[in-house]
Amino acid sequence: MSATPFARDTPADRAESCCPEATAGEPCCPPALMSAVAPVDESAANEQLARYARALGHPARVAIMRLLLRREACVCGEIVDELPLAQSTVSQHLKQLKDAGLIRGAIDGPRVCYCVEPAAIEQLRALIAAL
Amino acid sequence: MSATPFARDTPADRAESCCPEATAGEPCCPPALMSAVAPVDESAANEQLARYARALGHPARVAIMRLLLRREACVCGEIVDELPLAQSTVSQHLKQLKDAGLIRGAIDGPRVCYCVEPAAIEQLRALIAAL
DNA sequence: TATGCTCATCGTATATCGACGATGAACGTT
DNA sequence: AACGTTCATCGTCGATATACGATGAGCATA
Repeated sequence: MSATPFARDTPADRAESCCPEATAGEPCCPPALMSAVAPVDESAANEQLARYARALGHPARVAIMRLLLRREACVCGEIVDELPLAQSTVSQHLKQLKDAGLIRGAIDGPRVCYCVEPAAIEQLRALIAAL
Repeated sequence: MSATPFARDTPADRAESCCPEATAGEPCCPPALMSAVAPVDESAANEQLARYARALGHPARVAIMRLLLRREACVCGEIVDELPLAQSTVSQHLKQLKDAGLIRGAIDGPRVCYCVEPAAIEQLRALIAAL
């Protein structure tokens, strides 16, 4: 019970304006505060790559990543509209992507905007390339 | 019962000499007979990428892929020796990699030599790059 | 304050994964 | 023919994934 139930997100990560359709040329999310540290030994690299790969191991999550990377969708509701899945299911997929560090969520009023974590994508590409 | 139980592999894919340590500069496996067709629409691409990613979604399978790509191991027994897992477990991981199309197995007498499917790796890199 | 919208979590059911030991098929050798 | 080696599959167990509806928290607005 230490974890507060029904908390929509950690109260720290908030954003006053996230992904307004008008500013569709600039990055939606702030510069990313140091994430996706490069693994040192091979075992750590294996686990990191496996973590990313596992997060991408479902077509719906790949589709979500595509939507976010193209910035065709950002708010959770938009993603739900694009996928033939229930809202709760999409929310769980988003949680898995977030847990893997591939995306980040920012609360914007009643909505939640999701953005890709550019450093994570970069690291994923590097891990695949270095295979 | 249509599927024959206890068949070690399809009797078609055999190799008279696979990965002898002497020829450690040439490719172990034949030219690969047309595999990893590029997906046409995005949905197919999502499923293909998810299939590859799911196969890489476990550290042991990433480690196996590394061993095979570096050609530090090829025969199943060698892979088992390199990993802290039981032989049956490694065999299942190999099966998953094979089902995903990332590797290929060639029977060499009592042993089985596994090799990466270069086209699949190429396609995986392309799918990740095109994300 | 009261209402509606948005989204995370709960609870549930089914399916798959991950691990192991045990078993047996295929092959080479004795 | 008999034996030993190598490896895939079976059977099992606990853990995790996937999907959904239901519920409620957080926020904006009426």
